Amino acid sequence: METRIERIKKQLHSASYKLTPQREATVRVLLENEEDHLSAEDVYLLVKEKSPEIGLATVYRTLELLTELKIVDKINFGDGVSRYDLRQEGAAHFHHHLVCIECGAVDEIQEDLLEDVEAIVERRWNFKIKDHRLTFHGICHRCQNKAKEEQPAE
Amino acid sequence: METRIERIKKQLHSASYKLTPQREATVRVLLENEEDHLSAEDVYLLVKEKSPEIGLATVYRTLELLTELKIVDKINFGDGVSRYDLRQEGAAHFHHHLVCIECGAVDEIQEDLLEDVEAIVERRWNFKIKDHRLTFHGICHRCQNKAKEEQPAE
DNA sequence: GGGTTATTTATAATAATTTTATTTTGAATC
DNA sequence: GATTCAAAATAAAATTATTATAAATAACCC
Repeated sequence: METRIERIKKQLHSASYKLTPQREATVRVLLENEEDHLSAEDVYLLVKEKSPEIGLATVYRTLELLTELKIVDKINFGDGVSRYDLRQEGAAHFHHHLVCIECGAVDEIQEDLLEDVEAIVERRWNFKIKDHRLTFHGICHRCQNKAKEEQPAE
Repeated sequence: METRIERIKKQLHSASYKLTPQREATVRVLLENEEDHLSAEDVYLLVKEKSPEIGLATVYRTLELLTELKIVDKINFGDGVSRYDLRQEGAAHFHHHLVCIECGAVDEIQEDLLEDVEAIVERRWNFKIKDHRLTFHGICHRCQNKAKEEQPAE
């Protein structure tokens, strides 16, 4: 945890930004909630618990900055709010998501899986891929089990 | 064109909605601009040319309805506006997009390409896939050529 | 420690979308 | 054809997410 903060501090410095207390508090919230896909508002509320004097605009600016430095990824599942996700250290590409249309849960896929598809796209469409977004919408394993329990005979 | 309108009319009817003149005008705009990825505002302005009395809220409601019936797909490339795309007739899945980070152009990929990946995800994560969103961000063939022309020696 | 500059704060502004209250429309029935 | 009733459209206001602005503050270099 501390070492990751240190590394992020270095990343900021090498782009001549500072790790201010507000930025550090924001990064800590992201680290502590790495599993979740927090909206700016979510982050704001969590940061406020520890640092009540922070402003919402600061959180937005910090998230934007972190996005620019590729420390976090900004995603959008189509519900009108942007969500922010810490990028795995050293990950070349953005990870994928499984969005459950029953319960709304968002799970992550860290594996790339797209190497072959990207090779085809680069060749056939002559498109130089820099990043990707892949989201599957469907029914998660939890909701499938729930359905089975309710109708065991099916 | 007319047959597609007829079919959409039937789809609406089978969900007990009507193809009102406003809805028809909206659908026509979508059909006439199938290549593009129009925002609600774009659609509104185009519909207004032919039916100046239509309201923006009606366009929003119609697009929402068409999305619900899977006649159009709502997408979001992360720029704050939702865009609406007619789904290919008979297409089981949503098509993919190539977004150019240089010029902003959005090209489409109609091929599925994801069969193998989806099989892996369904098996390994036990996730029942209903739909997907795949977008590549990178540099389109046009911008690559432009760059080459400007620096022929590289 | 003082000065410069980046950063934060609070507030206002903007942009996209949704809601509400009211009116219009149109099909179905009399 | 007039009447009725529900669905749909309108206009305007409200809401939500996000960004811009200007004044205040804080960090860091010398």
